[in-house]
Amino acid sequence: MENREPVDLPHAAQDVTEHVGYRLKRAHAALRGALDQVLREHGLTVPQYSCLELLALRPGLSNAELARGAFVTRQSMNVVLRGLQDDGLIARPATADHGRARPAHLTPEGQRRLDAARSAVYAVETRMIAAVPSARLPALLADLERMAEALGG
Amino acid sequence: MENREPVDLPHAAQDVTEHVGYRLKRAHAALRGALDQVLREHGLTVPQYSCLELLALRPGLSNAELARGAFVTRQSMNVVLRGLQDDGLIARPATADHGRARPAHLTPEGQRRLDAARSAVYAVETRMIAAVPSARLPALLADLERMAEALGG
DNA sequence: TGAGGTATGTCAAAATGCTGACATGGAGAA
DNA sequence: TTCTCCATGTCAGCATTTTGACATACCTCA
Repeated sequence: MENREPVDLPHAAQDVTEHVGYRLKRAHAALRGALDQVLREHGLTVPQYSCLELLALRPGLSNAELARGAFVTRQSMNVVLRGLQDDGLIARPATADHGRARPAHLTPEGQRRLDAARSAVYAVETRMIAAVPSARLPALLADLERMAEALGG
Repeated sequence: MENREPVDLPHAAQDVTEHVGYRLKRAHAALRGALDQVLREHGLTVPQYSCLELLALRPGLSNAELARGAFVTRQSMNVVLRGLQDDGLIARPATADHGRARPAHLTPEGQRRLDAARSAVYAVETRMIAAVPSARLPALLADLERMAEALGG
């Protein structure tokens, strides 16, 4: 009952392991595992690191904005933020001056921890990048972006 | 304190959102969300579907083998298997004839559910693939594979 | 025969994430 | 102004997943 149209499945996958989805899942799992491992030495989890990195890029982000940036729910990010705040890595005003959103900022200690962890994370990224021909990297980045967009990510 | 070596970071990322890791995470999150949505209509979760697909490809896989194939722990896959078994979608012998591993198989009902869900999943995959130039697809698959391997996935 | 190593299945506990729900604050239309 | 709509922060409950641990079964080697 399959309509074999070369337009739909031009890659002619033999089985599931050759599907883009499976490969994507596999690569993501490998990355997640590698990051978990190196970040543990810095006392950070992947969501925590993501949060710090986002705040370094754009200080003052709210909980909801951070959640969208890290691809988790507001509730999950809220837990992460509480943890980071308890550890003194980020700071949020006790009261919001405009809406309900309270802008978060890295503390000096948070910046130090991020800097330390960053080198470890970048080493993983470098290891990953080294596996693909450097000429293809820009296309790879573009394709990942397009796929995410096509699925409403 | 950064050593700028073009060999290490040849893509000259401006910020985190241009890193391969971030894009990978984003694409994976988008895929996961899309799959969650379409699979819910078939009464399946993503891990459950993954498990069924693996069993269709290679019947008789054990719990531990399925766990490795789906990139989760044995414990997690065990929960998934129990659920599928309770729903009558898979069957496992009550006792192992060789080691401790009990080979799992799809039931006719499991095969039907898989067939039904597959079309929905493939539609998502097609939507994702359509976003990337078809000439680049083989390279994309290869690069994802290489990256996963490089990180010990 | 027995010891050591490896792989598996399973239990218990904790961490993590999500869904549902509700109250608050702000912007815009009636 | 008042009403409506939307985004945000937060609480509670539930589901999922992981970590840690242990017992069992097989294999290999002495």
